[in-house]
Amino acid sequence: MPAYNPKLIEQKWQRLWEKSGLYTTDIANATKPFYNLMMFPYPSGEGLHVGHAYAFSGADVYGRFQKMLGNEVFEPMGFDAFGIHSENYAIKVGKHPAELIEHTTAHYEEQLRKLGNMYDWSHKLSTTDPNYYKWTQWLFLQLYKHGLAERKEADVNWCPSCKTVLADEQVITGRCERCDTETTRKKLKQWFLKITKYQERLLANLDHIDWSEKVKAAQRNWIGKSEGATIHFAVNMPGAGNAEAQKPTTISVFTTRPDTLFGVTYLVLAPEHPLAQQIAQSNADVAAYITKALKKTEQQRIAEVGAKTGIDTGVTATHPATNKLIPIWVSDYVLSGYGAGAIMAVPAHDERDLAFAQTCKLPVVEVITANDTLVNSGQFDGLSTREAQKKIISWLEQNNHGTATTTYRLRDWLISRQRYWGPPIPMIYCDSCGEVPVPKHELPVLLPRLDDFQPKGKGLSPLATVDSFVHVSCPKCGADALRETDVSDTFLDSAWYFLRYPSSDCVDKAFDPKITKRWLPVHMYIGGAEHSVLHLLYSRFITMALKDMGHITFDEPFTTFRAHGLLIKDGSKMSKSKGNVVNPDEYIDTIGADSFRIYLQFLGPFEQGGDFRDDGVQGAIRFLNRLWNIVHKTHRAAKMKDSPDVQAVLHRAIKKVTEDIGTLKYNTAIATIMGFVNSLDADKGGDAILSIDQARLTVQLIAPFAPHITEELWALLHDYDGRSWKKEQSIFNARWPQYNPEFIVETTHTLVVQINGKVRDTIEVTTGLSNDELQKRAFASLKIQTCLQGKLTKKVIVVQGKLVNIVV
RNA sequence: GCCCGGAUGGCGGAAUGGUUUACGCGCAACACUUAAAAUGUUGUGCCGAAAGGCAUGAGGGUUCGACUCCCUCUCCGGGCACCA
Repeated sequence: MPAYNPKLIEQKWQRLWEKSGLYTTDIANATKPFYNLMMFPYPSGEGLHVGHAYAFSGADVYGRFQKMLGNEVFEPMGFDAFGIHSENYAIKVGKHPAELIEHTTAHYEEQLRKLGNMYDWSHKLSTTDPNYYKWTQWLFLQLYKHGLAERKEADVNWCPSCKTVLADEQVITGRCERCDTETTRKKLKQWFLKITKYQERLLANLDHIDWSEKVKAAQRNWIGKSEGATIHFAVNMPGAGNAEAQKPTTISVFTTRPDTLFGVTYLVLAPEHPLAQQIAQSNADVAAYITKALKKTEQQRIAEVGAKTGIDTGVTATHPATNKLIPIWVSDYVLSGYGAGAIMAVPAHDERDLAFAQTCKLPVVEVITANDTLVNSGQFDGLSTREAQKKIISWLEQNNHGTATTTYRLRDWLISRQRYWGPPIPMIYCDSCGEVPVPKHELPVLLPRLDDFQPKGKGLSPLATVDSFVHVSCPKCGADALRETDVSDTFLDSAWYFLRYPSSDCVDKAFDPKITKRWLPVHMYIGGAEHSVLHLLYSRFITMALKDMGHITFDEPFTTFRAHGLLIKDGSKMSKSKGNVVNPDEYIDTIGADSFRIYLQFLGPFEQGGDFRDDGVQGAIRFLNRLWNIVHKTHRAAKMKDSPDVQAVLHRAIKKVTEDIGTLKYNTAIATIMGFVNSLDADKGGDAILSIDQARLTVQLIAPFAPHITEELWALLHDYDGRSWKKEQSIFNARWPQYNPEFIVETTHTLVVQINGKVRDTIEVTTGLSNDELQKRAFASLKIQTCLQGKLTKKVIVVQGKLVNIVV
């Protein structure tokens, strides 16, 4: 028997698979298409790490399983190679990103190939390829044409280190997602994609898509729907004689608790609020406060939680229900970007309002709700909170004091980046024609090769320094015009890539309608939960927009999405900054991809992740060696008749493994096969060894996890010749094992006998005995009789096939 | 503060309300070996000499019976966060 040599076998089969085109999908004609997608990586200079290997091989297990079930599986791979991450790395190592990308993607591809995943490399794509980003630009223009892209001046997040603006989703508690630098606010004219137009649909669809629950929760959270009311308060502006001030003025506030209306003690305006600004013109103290507040960074504001500052404007408003005068304050604990930028403060029911009232020594109003019943609320006393909310809203509406209102936390997606490494936004500005889209036939707007590509700061992309790029003639009137010099966010590149893979050869369209109809939406998508509110939300938005524009017929891109877990090492998540990243290459080189894949997927449930420990890989190696030996022994013995003792265990394993792979419980699937293989080892008398057919079934069960060794053993069990091997002979083209229900019927089982719920004895009984018979057997047990001595039996519980519980 | 996960042997982890600890790692003994590695066999929750008792983060509850269901709490991981 040859010794198991993973390196040799893996090279052999990777070569034969490629030569035979086993994983090349018939995109145009597939009748049972299954699109198995995993999030494409951005190729960092450090190369693929163990986290990638874990996620990708886990996704590949699922793809191979689907293929073995008879589906035509399309499993593509590509590179998200545009973006700040790639550009920052290029700056760090002092190379041009274009050159670097060539090198890093080649390295990634090599590493990915060694893992043995069933990628169809003929559909590889890179977001940096002009043939790709031409269509990213086209997508932007489509959005523009349909009013979903808009250039507007706004207060935006600015990262001083990356020298670019960022989307809200890319700012994590006031810091840049990429470099952790504190972000600042900047007023700039930028391009936004109107994702907020889709907020209700993005939220509603979550109820019927099959996605990991935690990702759906994160998206709901991020969209942040709040139902409540807008309430108008009449303002009593001082300064008679001033024509401006004598106009009736109102402040509108948003609240989710209209039932606390009678607890309002004061109003607070955000420093940015127009009325605050207006008051500041005649009140120097207010002006000073606002100036100071607006200078604060996000971080400073967050640091001040609890120690709130503010200023009384001296102006009052009239309470719509009680007609009492209430003071108006300005404070930066009220955010301008949410709701109405002004609030009604109810210290009795809101911690923040209470903190502010205490700091600023405002009189606090008594309780409004006691035991879910309204008090001190005039005509609304005695109502429950829920009833009161409804009744107060209708009262407000009848008296023109307010309306029912729904607000969302979601903001529009800012996609302009003042950086180099991205697709130029295809717009031209002309003095007489205004914003002019680049005509489709002029796409792509090529990213010029710049030797000095470093960000310049000051809110302009490095492209602004290239005269030949900037100066163009207007496509409409021919006059001198200027190009947009910002590039688009890398998340726009990845918001539609799943549409491109099957159509990657398509030259005249972003995606071919026929192909798209056949292959999309994606059947299974696997990736990290860290993209919950970035990539995964953006992709859903773009898909909805494309549907509404008539380009596709579905509005959700991924039918099923599963978030894989994280690998933990030395107690924390693997990351570059923690210095606990493991390179998969050394493992694959020493123990082989198959052992490594088995080890990774055996660590824990795929959706939970696991603890990566070096010493654990031994188990996987031993297991595959055992399998190798048993199959070779079987092949030599060439037994054609199935061993009956093995049949029941084998078929139970088939049932369990099939269920477990389908639900991504890879760890228990592997454990089941290990248990089966161990049971064979135990009786090595020779007689009990598997038949050829049984060995084939065994090998098939492991194939999704360890593709190379199983392909080799499959060929051995069929006496295929490596030189004339054809893809039709592959184990992955063979039908997945079916269990025979007759074989797994149990003839005997263990009957557990309990007294007061505690196990006192176990008895082997034939299956199917009557309750009376089971009870009789239980009482016949010597152990039970001993335990029961002198005790009165009160009750006996019999559970068929399981136990007898005697209550005394 | 809010929202999602978790908490089970020395460790990673298994368990349709019914034998807690599958499978793996580690460890121990034995076999093979001149020896080691590798491999194989057996054992391995804790206390106890044994009979037996006690164990699934803590405390209650439902139940003949709870890791599993309900309530209260603690701790750990992740996400959101002055969002009114």
